[in-house]
Amino acid sequence: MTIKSDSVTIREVAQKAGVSVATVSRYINRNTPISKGVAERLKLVMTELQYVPHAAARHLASRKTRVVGLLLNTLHNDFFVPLLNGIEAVVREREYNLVIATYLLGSRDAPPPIGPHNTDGLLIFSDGLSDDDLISLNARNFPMVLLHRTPPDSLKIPSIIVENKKITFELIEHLIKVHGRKRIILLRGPMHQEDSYWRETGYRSALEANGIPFDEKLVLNGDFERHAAYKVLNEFIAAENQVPFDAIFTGDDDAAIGVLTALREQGIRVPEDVSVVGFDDLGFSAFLTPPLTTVSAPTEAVGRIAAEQLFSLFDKQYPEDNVTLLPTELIIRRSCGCNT
Amino acid sequence: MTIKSDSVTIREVAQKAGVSVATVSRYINRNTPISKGVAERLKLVMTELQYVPHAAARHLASRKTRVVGLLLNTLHNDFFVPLLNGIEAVVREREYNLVIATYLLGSRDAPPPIGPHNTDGLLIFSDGLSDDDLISLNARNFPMVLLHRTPPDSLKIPSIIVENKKITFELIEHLIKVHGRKRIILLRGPMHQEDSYWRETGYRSALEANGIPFDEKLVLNGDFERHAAYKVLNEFIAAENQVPFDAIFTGDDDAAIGVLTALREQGIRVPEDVSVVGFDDLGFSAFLTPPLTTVSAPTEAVGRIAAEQLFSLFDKQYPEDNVTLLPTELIIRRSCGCNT
DNA sequence: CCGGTTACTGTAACCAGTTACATTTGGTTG
DNA sequence: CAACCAAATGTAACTGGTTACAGTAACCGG
Repeated sequence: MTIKSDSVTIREVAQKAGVSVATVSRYINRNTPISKGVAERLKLVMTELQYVPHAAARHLASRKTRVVGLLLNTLHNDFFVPLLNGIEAVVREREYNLVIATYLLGSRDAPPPIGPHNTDGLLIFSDGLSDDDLISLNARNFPMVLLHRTPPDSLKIPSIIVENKKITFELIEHLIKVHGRKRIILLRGPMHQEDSYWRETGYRSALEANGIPFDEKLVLNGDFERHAAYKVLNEFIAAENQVPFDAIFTGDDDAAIGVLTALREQGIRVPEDVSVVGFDDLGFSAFLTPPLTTVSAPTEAVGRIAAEQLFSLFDKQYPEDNVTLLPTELIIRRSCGCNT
Repeated sequence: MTIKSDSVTIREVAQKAGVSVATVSRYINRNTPISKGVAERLKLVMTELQYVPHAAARHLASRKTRVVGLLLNTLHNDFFVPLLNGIEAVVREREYNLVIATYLLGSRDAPPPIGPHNTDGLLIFSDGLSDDDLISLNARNFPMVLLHRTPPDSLKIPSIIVENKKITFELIEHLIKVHGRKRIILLRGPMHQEDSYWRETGYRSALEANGIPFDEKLVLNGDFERHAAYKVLNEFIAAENQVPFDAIFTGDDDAAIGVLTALREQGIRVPEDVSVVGFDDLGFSAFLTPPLTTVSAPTEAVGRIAAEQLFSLFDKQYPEDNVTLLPTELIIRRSCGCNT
């Protein structure tokens, strides 16, 4: 067994091994040389007593929590599986713990559930923290890394993002040039989310480059989430007396599921009647009906690199580049109309 | 701003407000009446100083961490999204924090990353903890709830499971009776995993009930995971000179993705040549190519109920039923051969 | 007007570690 | 062999809260 009995303290270990608590502490933390004999004795005593250091006491005394926090808006999206995997692998390797919290802008009465008081650093995938929050945390040298978000001007917070605009441009242009689509719905992601913003920008510039006027009516809020996408598309279709679109950029692959559901229920064929394209290339996307044309994003790498950069900050090593931009790639499958 | 400045302690708050630290503590914890004037003054001072209690100090003194731990083997599975959602919703509502850790049986040198030393209770979705570990923790009255796993004999650890055997029986019998399948591959889940065990049991009894001999050669290790499933099925097909099966029960829906990939690459048609059925009914399963016949499992409810029961344990309220069995339901789609 | 509550507040011990500083020991050097 | 140094270890202050216990003031019924 490896699980401590509640009451075993460092003092009991010290007494039983015939050394001082300081020596035990040093042995645990391996930060000062310990004579070999003592080390062996301690090892024995500790397993015998099933001693496990009390985390809170260590945190209090050392001023380090050995915990990294991941702040999210929501985790209603399969997108988070690869992200979490990337983060968790690094955190575990460092023998840290990972706390996950969701936090929404607007619940300003309560302080964020994670922060300097209970973590050593934060991975922030959330627009829940305002720029002011970031500035304040940054001013106190609190280590943070932003995911899918760039820091406010002048702040040197490392940031991991993926290429959105250019690839979305290509994606939309593919719909226009290859499939002759002209009435392309955009399912926008969450407000103030940067991926959402740049994808919209890419969408607009592709329309413009191809002489298609931008139509506000074709922009819906899909929220990067299957249920929201399903709902908003259904409502849109119900409000029109015919189907005034020939393609849908769903914003992300999770929303694509909602879109495909809605279209199927309406008897609208994909890709014959309507082309559908997504973003992220989640694990299932190649196997949707029809296989989804999308953009592959290195989500696991985003998680991994973000966590690694956070640990670099713990060691006071700052990354040379403030913003890490990871490449994305067009994945053509059938839902756009190709490969039929 | 809601984020504390590093150095602000309860003593500073107390001094500035002209009261003792005990009063401040009582105000924070709202466990003793405080006169109205003092309370208002404290509120003001605390926001002014941006005071946030130091978590470790509270934990140390109060012997409570306000953290629940979730122990997993891995999170390489979209299955964890609804599970996490269920758990996180409850944990947040209680204003606790959620720590996620992966832990594998076999890495016995190190103590588990989460346990009594840094959490108030554990949600265990893992065969990483041995029965001995459970017994030891239970002996110390450490609150735990098991997910998809029943407690060792005689232990009263609450446990949330889903119905596997009966529904798998129905699923396999559907393949046999409706689609005339006889050579049905079973992709087993992880060893010692209970879902895996009961699904196999249901599989075997369905074969037996229909007079089909059990063939060990048709049982592969898919590990409830798309990559493992992909690999093992490819190897199996490569090793045979023809395709000696007419159906595959993939074990779970995540593995089904790997299976569909492998079959497609081999040019084997689903469901014409081979029926494929899964388990869990994940969000994407209705939209695979072809739509996946599967079993819907209330995964989010599992997470929610488990978390709720854990909190009941904190209040020393034991659930009447040791084991909560949640119902599952057959979801017939196209991958088995129906609805074509 | 007095004893007994009730409501609120203060003092100080305590939680279980870490670490600055002091001390001991053994080895090395001139 | 004295002087010095490095390695290993001990002492005790310190981290920032909680809470048992004690104390005070206001109120209440008789």
